[in-house]
Amino acid sequence: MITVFIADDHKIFRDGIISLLENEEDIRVVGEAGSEEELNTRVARLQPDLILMDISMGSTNGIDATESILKRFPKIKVLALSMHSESSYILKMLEAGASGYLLKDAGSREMVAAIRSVASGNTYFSQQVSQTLLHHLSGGKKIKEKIAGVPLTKREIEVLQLIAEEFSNAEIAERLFISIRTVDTHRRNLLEKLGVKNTAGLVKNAIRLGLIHT
Amino acid sequence: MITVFIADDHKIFRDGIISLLENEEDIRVVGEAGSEEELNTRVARLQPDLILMDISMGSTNGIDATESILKRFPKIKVLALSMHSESSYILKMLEAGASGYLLKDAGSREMVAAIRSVASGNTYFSQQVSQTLLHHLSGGKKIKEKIAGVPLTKREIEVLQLIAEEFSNAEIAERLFISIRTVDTHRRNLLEKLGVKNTAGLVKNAIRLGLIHT
DNA sequence: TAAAAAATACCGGGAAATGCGTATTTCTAC
DNA sequence: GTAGAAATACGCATTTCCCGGTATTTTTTA
Repeated sequence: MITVFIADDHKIFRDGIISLLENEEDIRVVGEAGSEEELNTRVARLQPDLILMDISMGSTNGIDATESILKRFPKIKVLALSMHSESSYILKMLEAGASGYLLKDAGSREMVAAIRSVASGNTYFSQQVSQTLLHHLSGGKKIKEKIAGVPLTKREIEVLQLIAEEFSNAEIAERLFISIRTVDTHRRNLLEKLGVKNTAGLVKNAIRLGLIHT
Repeated sequence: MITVFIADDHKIFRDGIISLLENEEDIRVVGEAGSEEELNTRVARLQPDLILMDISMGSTNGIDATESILKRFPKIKVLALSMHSESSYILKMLEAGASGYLLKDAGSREMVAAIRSVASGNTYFSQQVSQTLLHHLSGGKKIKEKIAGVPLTKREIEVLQLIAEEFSNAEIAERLFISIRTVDTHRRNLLEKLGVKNTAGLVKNAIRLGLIHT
């Protein structure tokens, strides 16, 4: 019997998952949480086999929550559940110790299969996630995010993230140990590649790409 | 028998709702859609009593989809489903013709009650949504969004939205028929009230407030 | 190994944003 | 009717961003 705990800030979603898993004889939902506070107190008490963890739990970051939980309960498995298929989200979640990453595009059958796989000690990734990972793992290739067919370079992504974190060009130059003029150039390339007019457009794309959260 | 159609881009979510509604004798899920294309073609064929409409369907805007559907099938009821409780989302959805607005915070019982209410010709709003509406409807009061305890004025919100839409101060001034200096001032006030350093911070808040979508 | 891509960096200039301050008029709520 | 909030607007200055162009070096790829 696999004991499952559901962490997601939307009660409708949790209720739906609970209802779905009621049909599975080898899976039992032992608890749920809509906030990190509930997550921490209830998981400590319930010690589930597996946590189904939404990575964007309202104001709480599922990535940090995962790291925190696994530090205290290393035997618990975490299966990430997300709408985000961008590699930055995936990698962060894996670094935090998650054993799987499931996209919300997946159907209930796939979710059940993922739960069983992860609970039995394997990893599980949605197909799209697997492809992203394979591409990343094959020889340590650079992450390249494709936007409108034009890839962003690793450095451009770094600059984009810092712009979205409200750093000025001068501050970015200092942090990356490069010239302001170089930051200028990256910034310009970003504007062109992303087809946006200014910083506002850049920030929107940074959020879309999962580089920062709102 | 109430025939229900589910529009949400996350299959796990749809599966969950379907599973939940299987327990209701007077409600039958006749279809589902993960995209606007599917929504349009299947709703035309199935003619459900009610559509449970997620207002952020990936790249599709549930608000526009609602308006479009109701223009063609005015008898169908739309119950909006959203994580967003900000008044801008609510009002837009109502203007599009939705008969109800349910937050994803709601549990399954409330969802079922909402479906029955809307299907029988009433409106239904989550409690938080009701309060927002009451406040707005009571004598045409201005919308004030509270951030960190300091409310933004109506004009500030307008300016914030246009900033996030990549307009320059000059362009905003032209659109709002005011001086650039005035835009300056609003912009300055926004920076201070929101406690952010620059445009990047403003855009993040615009997204948080639901003024724009990523 | 050669070519392509990426990273780095500069020139010059103007537009736009930020930041310090000020003020008056209009609107709203009591 | 009055006080306070909101909207409007200005002075001035500095900093930052955007944009036209250029180039070399380093790294990656085929």
